[in-house]
Parts: sequence; C-alpha cells; structure tokens
Amino acid sequence: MAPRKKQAPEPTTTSPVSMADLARELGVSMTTISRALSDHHSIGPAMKQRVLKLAKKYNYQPNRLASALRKGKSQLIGIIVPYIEGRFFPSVVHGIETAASKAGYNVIICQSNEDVAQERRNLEILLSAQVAGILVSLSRTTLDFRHFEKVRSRGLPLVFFDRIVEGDKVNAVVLDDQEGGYVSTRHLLSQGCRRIAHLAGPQHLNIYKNRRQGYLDALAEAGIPLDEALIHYSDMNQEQGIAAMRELLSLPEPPDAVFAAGDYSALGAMQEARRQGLTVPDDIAITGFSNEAFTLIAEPAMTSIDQRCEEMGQAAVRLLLEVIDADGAPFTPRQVALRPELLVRNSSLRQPEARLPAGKLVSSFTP
Amino acid sequence: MAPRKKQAPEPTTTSPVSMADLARELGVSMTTISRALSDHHSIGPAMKQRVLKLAKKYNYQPNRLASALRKGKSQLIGIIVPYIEGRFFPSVVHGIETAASKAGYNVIICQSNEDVAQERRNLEILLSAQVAGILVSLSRTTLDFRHFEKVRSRGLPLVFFDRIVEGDKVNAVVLDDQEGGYVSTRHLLSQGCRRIAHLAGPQHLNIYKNRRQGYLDALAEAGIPLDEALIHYSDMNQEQGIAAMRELLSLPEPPDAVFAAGDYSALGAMQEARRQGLTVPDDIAITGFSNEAFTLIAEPAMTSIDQRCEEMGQAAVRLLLEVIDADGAPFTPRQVALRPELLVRNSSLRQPEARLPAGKLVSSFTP
DNA sequence: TTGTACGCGTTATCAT
DNA sequence: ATGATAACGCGTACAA
Repeated sequence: MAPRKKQAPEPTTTSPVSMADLARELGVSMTTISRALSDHHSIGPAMKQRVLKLAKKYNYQPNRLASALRKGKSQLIGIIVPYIEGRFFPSVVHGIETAASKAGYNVIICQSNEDVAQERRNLEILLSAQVAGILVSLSRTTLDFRHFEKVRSRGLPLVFFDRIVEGDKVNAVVLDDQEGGYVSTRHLLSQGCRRIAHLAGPQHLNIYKNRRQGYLDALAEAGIPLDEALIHYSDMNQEQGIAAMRELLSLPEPPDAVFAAGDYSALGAMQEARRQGLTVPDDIAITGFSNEAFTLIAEPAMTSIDQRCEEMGQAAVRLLLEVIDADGAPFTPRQVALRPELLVRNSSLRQPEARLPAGKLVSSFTP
Repeated sequence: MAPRKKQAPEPTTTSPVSMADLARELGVSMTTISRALSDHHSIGPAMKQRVLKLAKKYNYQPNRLASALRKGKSQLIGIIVPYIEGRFFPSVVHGIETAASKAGYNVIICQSNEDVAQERRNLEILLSAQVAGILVSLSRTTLDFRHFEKVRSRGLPLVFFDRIVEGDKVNAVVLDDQEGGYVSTRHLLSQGCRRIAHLAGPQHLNIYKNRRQGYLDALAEAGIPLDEALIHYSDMNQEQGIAAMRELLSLPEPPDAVFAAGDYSALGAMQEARRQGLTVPDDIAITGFSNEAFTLIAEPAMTSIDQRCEEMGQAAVRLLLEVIDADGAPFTPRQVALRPELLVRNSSLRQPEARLPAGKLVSSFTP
C-alpha cells in the first residue's frame, strides 16, 4: 500500500489534499477541478471561483510528479557541471537557477567531478528523472561524446555551456574565449611588451584552445613570430603557475609579459616573479583570466577577463527554453558567444600614471 | 494523449523502453520484470538474468517519476539557500550534492535571494515535487517560521543548516559560531590587544548573534568591560567595513584590534585602516570570519575562521538521511555543531618573528 | 459547460 | 516463483 493513510490518519502528520478530495467536497468531477486549476477555457467563472477558493482553503498543492508522469515532461531542468566551487560555476548556476525559476522551472544539479564516468551516470539519472532539458559543461576527462547521443535520440533538449562539444551540430553558449585571449594579448602589446609568454591549459578543452588561439592571433597581427618556448602547458593551478614562471624566467631570453589562461596560474606566476625580485608590471606584466574575487585583492591588482558568468547561465536557459518550446519541431542548433570584458588593473599597466590607487572594492556582493 | 508515440514512431527520436516493453518481449508479466530489477527475493536466478540482460540490451531506464508517484517519495532532496555565491554556500552545496548522490539521491536547488516570500514559494514547490527531504538555510528576512510548520505537518524530513531556527525542536547543523567568536577574540587578547572592536551582523541571524556572544564571552573571561561603542552593526559587506573602521578610528579611544564577523567587512576595515596610515597588525590587528579565498591574498594575509563548508553539507545530509530512514518513526531532533578552525595569519600577529612569509598558496583548488 | 473513462510507468497486494 | 490487478494523482479525448 502507498504510504498515504486515509482510513487511519495519524495525529501528527497530514496527508496532502488531492484533486479527488476537492472534487468530492464540491460534488463535481475531477475534470472540472483540473480545468479550473489549469485555467482551461471551458470552465464557468462561477465554478472556477468555487474551486480556487476551496483549493486555497485546503492549501491544495498539485502533485508535480503525477502531472509530469501524465504529460511525459517534468518542470525540471538538469544541470551537469564539473563541480560547484570557485567563482565560475557557482555564478553560472546562480544565473541558471534564477532564469529557470523565473520561467517556472526548477533545477536539479549534478557534479561530474571532472570524471566522464560520473558524467555518464548523471546523464542517465537526469533522463530517468524525465527532466525537460539538460544543461552541460563538460568534464575535463570527456574526450568522446557518444553518451550525449542518447539524449539526442530521446529528443531531449540539450545545451552545452562553457566547456562544449565543438561544432555547429549542438546548442552551445560560451564566452568568446578567443576574443578574450586576443584582447588580453593586444593589451599587453599596447603596453610595449614584446616577449609575451602564455600559460595555457589542456588543449582538448575548447576554452583553453581558444584562449591560446586568440593569443596567437594577436601576436601574428603584430608581426611577432611565435616562440613555442614561451608557451607553457599545464592544468592551470597556482602551483603550476609558480613552476611555469620559474621555467620562463630561466630562459635565455625571459619574457616581459605573461598572459595566463587562468587567474590561479597567473597568481602563482606573479608570486614567483616577485619572489625572484622582479617588479610587476614594470619588469614583467601579467594578466589572468576569469576575474576571480582575489584578482582585485592581489598585490598588484590583477588584470583579468570577466567571463559573464551570470549572463552565461541566463543565455543557456534562454536557449534551452527555446528548444523546449519548439517541442520536437526541427530546431537548428545555435551557438551563442558572449563578449568577454577585459578588466585592466595594475598588474599589466606599464605607465605608472595610468595606475589606480590600491584598495578598490572587491565587489558590492554582500555575503 | 501523452507525447509518446508508439504507433507512429518518428525516425529521429526514440521513446524510452518501459517495463511493459520488456515484459512483452520476454513473454512474462510486468511483476516479474519489476522483481528482477529491484532484486526482490522471490525471483528465479535464471529469470533474473534474462531480464537484466534484456534490460541492458534495450538500455532500460526506470522512470523515476512513476516510481516516486507510486511510492509517494522521490529520490530527490530539496535545498533552499539564500543564494549561490561567495565561498560558503557553493561549498556547502558541493558537500551536499556529493553526499546525497553517494546515497542515491539527487538534489534540487532553490534560491530565496534573502527573501522570505521566495523562501515560502520554494518550500511549496519542493513539497509539490514530493522531495524526500528538505535542507534549508534561512533567508536574512525570515523572521517568522510558520511556513515550516507545513513541512512538519506533512511529516517531511527537514534539516536546517548554518542559518537555522533556534531551539531544540528542529534538526540543525551549524558551525559553532560562538566558539568561533570566542577563539578569535581570545587570539586577539593573546596578542596583547585590549580594546577589541567587533563588526557585528544582523542579530536576528543566529550566526551573527553567536559570533558576537563568543566575543562577549572572551572579553568577560579576560575581565575586560564591554564598551558598546566598540561594536558596530551592519550587513557586513566591504563598504560597511570601510565605514565601520572610519567610525571606530574617530573614537576618542580607538581600538587596537577588530574582530569582524565576516571577511568582507574585515577586508574593508583593513583597507580603511591602511588608507589612514595605520599598520596592520602593529597598530591595529584584524581578524575575519569565513576563510574566503581572498584572505590568503590580502596584504597582510588575513586571520580568519574556517567554516567547514563541505563538512557542514555532509553532516546535514547525514542527519537528513537519518530522519528519512526513520520513516515517520518518532525522531528526536538533533543539533550538530561543527568545530570552527582559527587560521592565524599575519593580519593579527603582533610578534613579527611569528609571521609567515607572504605569498603562500591560496589553495590546491584547480579551477 | 461538465462528466466519464482511460492511461502515464511503476509497485504493492493478493492469489496461484 | 510467477501472474493478475489495482492504485498513486493528474490530464485529456470523447461523450453528454
């Protein structure tokens, strides 16, 4: 038997009231109740009021499970992210949840922990939860994408964000990382830097590949030949930034600037440079990527790229809702690229007179 | 009609296979399928294998909606947090999701945006989604708690974390904030500070009330009379930290230390102190609360309290699962207090020889 | 405008 | 060990 107890109600707990209960009380059919509640057109205004009033009185809550089962679609959106840490993903999730709930959807969230296997499991779970659509940012270890075929074959709306499957066959929202790499590097060039190093991330991830490409574009445009020795590949954490800077500074011709594809590695690099007695930005200018909270606190404040985290979440939801609302009708996949914003701070400003006084506000965020 | 199409299958999309499909194919009843899949005892091992094999072949996914509807409980846990930003809540959510998925639950997340009305709406939504239990951290504007009575009356497991309803009638997991305030203040006293100011948050929130109480306890213990002029109340953001420090420094007898109940306000305070030419910690020692990422980057690195975010998420899930597994049996509410960890850094170390070199690692976190 | 009846996919109960 | 059947709560085609 189901756990609900009608004949033997317990004193402490109350069972939720169903449409059938309302129907019985009003002496009408469930259909009428259903219509009144869902604002159907063929329902008398008088009856509608009676139903709504009773529903309010009993604090009727529709059972979304039953509704979803009947309709074959829930009001849930599934998210798969590598993790919920740092600045980026929480902010995107924030944006997603805000936009989704505004549209009447709720959000069920899964972490892949950068593990394809878990990403696959999460996908299965979301499928079996009958979500209305799925938003995914790929795990670092996702190199083959067959598991997403199952989603496609179910006809389930799917939108990638940030870490995406490349190509025009999928819906995707990204920051224009190439543009980000490009403007960062252009900025360093404008400061008079000529030997610009690059701390690059794993190249199978679109974000790092594109940031590097933007860097290359800017160098090419400036007529500066590429020196592969100036590009250092790593997983982009702080330790690796330190190691990278150590290597770069031991080159016969050390760089006069570093464009790091991530703030943490930029921070490590900056710390190592200063530890070796160099002045940032005079001896070596540094820029990061992501606009982590600490970039404003760093000494000197670190130039970085804002990733429009919340906008990305909003845009992803908007796109997903479009696909959902198309309801199976042929939908041409779309790729959205958000414009990055270069935030110039002291770590890359060669002209002292242009620099800002230290101690600016981190943000207006109230924790 | 439901959107599933069996008689007119579309070429591009495949409908999920149900237990009925498997039953038909094997020429057995759905009951048998159900038993095989749910590892029931009365099922022949041979039959069980046949079913499992077929299920694998067709990649059968149970419809969790249907299962939940039948059983009256889903495998979903609802979370309500004020927002998903900063360091604390994302980390707790991270801990919650990790622990929950390990136990076979998924997590649906809602933000109240510090708004009671939205908190109430979220609660209704989670109820109507038939979640198995709810985890809540109260909004800042939640002063009356009647909406949680509905949850209790439904017999739905409920656990508060961090921002809780006080008392022994509820399940709750918190950091021992009072202890945090106490050890912070004791530490400042041990550094020789005697006029210790306190940047306090809204006192209707247990966390801020308790941090303040710990501060008072430590002062009383040290025989230092309370000076209300040294306690500054605000919403604890950076601007307010700046304003607070400005006020404090204009006192006839300015403080020689500040215990801030939040890192952001501590940061503002520190910046303002330095702007006015004071040296931290020599002229004024400062400690914060939360161990935000930037505390290690700040100049000087900021002493703070680690809030055990992930442990809190884990503990909340553990407690919630206990209540869920009690399955309606009388469960005596429990309150869990996590031990805070004081992280002593240069912003409060009066003896120069004890200080650490600058440029320590932020964390081993790889973004 | 309102009611009847069935089905969504799963599981619990009862019978065999 | 297996099967038949009803029920969870809601939505809709169809009849009235």
